[in-house]
Amino acid sequence: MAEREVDRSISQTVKAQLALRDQILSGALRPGERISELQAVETTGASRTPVRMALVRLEEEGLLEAIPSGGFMVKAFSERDISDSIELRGTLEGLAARFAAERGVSARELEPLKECLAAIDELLRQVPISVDAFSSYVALNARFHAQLTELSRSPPLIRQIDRASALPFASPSGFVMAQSALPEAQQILIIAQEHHRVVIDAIENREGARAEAVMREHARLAVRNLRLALRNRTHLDLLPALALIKTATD
Amino acid sequence: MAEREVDRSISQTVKAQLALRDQILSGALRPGERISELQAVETTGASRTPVRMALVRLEEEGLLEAIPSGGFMVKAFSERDISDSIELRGTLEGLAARFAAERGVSARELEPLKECLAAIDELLRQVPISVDAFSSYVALNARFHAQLTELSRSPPLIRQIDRASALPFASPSGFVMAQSALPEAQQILIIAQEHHRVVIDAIENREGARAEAVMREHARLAVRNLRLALRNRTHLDLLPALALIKTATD
DNA sequence: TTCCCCCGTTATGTATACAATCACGACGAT
DNA sequence: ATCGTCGTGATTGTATACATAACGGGGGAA
Repeated sequence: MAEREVDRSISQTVKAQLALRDQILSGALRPGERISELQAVETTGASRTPVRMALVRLEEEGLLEAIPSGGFMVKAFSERDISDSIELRGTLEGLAARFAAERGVSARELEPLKECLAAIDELLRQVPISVDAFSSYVALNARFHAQLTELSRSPPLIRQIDRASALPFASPSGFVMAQSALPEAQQILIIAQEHHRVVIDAIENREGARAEAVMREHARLAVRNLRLALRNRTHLDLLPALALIKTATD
Repeated sequence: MAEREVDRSISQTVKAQLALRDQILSGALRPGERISELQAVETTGASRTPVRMALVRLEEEGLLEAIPSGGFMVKAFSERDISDSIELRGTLEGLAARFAAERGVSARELEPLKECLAAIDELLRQVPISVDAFSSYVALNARFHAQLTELSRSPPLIRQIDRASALPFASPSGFVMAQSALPEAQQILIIAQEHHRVVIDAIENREGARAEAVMREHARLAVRNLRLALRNRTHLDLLPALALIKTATD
């Protein structure tokens, strides 16, 4: 094993973690499948120690599950798990929005949020929206949510929201992609954008309850849309995170 | 190093994790202090590999923080962090209560909750409550909250609540101990018990909104009490988790 | 005296060797 | 023929050796 290629630009642990996460989310590793350390060593190029650290981190992240007799397997999720995760995230974001409103934020802090808002408005002007525009939307939407979370100025809450989003299907990109598969996509995105607008307004006017309520409604919309999208399974291959849903036939 | 004492009854990784957590929560390791792997190896009796795995787990758990240049340090929390964590937990438990109410639970599932309730009632009959009774209360209260969480039947939510409780000051034992230091302790516990009673009633009658509201109020009560307790710092040594609060003078 | 650079020490990151446990399969007995 | 048991192989858990990067101290020069 003399000619092991060692990439010294980043830590081996991080490299292994990213590589394994990719394999899981891309579906190369199926839900319920046991992950062999040796195999992971070969595919990631790191040695066993960093691979093990990466496995532990991915377990804490919620993508893997420890097997009692030893080792790890890819976690499998039900549709209910997914919709619960979205609602959970919405609840936490609602709390973040309330904190932001109650504690007050300066106009300067709201600036980046408003920029996101305007950029999304621009995208939504296209009818029908293109696939490329969807990618931009996904990125902008994620930025909006991340910045909103930051406004709470509460490190424990921010941390928790990050973890809730680690379940990838609960992330904005997850359900937005699902939405993109629907004919009603355009209408849905417009409603979501309205939510974004309202939450900013509520924070500006220090209306904590209203800010919280709209974020929860935002999540409920996403849940409804996910259900709809799961019903017309036609375009679900757009959603890589769905590799994690356990299928009945497997 | 021939005579290393190896305890084969439990995994070395778990042993190291428990030992380190103890050291952190007991204050043997101060907030902000860097944790030396070698030192941890000596105090825990495990070798470096399991110690490192334990450190990674404790980082994900939120007790440690990675240092950019390498290694880990004990995380330090502000009082605001603590009260936010309590409110965060209350919000999640509110969601759990709502799920339980909306999805319906059988009378049989509510049985253990009611047993807890009755046992706590019994304890509160003592006036004033003894120190021993407080320990029992802490345990019973923790059981009540854990069982309530389970009723949601939502694995992602249960997982998230567990993680929110991992911040130990957010755990019931944390603030209950803080409450115990106050003269108003008895009155506070009686109010908290009333909340417990109401949430069960709301779940039984499938009133999701009411179940959620009472759990959030429950958390707000805890936050108020924590603030009160922090003001009269006299008995705060009862609260080991407060070892994690960063002090101004350090 | 003070600042900077170089070197040594120390601690972390990584790789691998060793040990113990678990799973699977074959063989034998009932 | 089927069930139980023993053995072998593979895989994980643990320990340690090696490499590399950070920190601190000491010495020299301005």
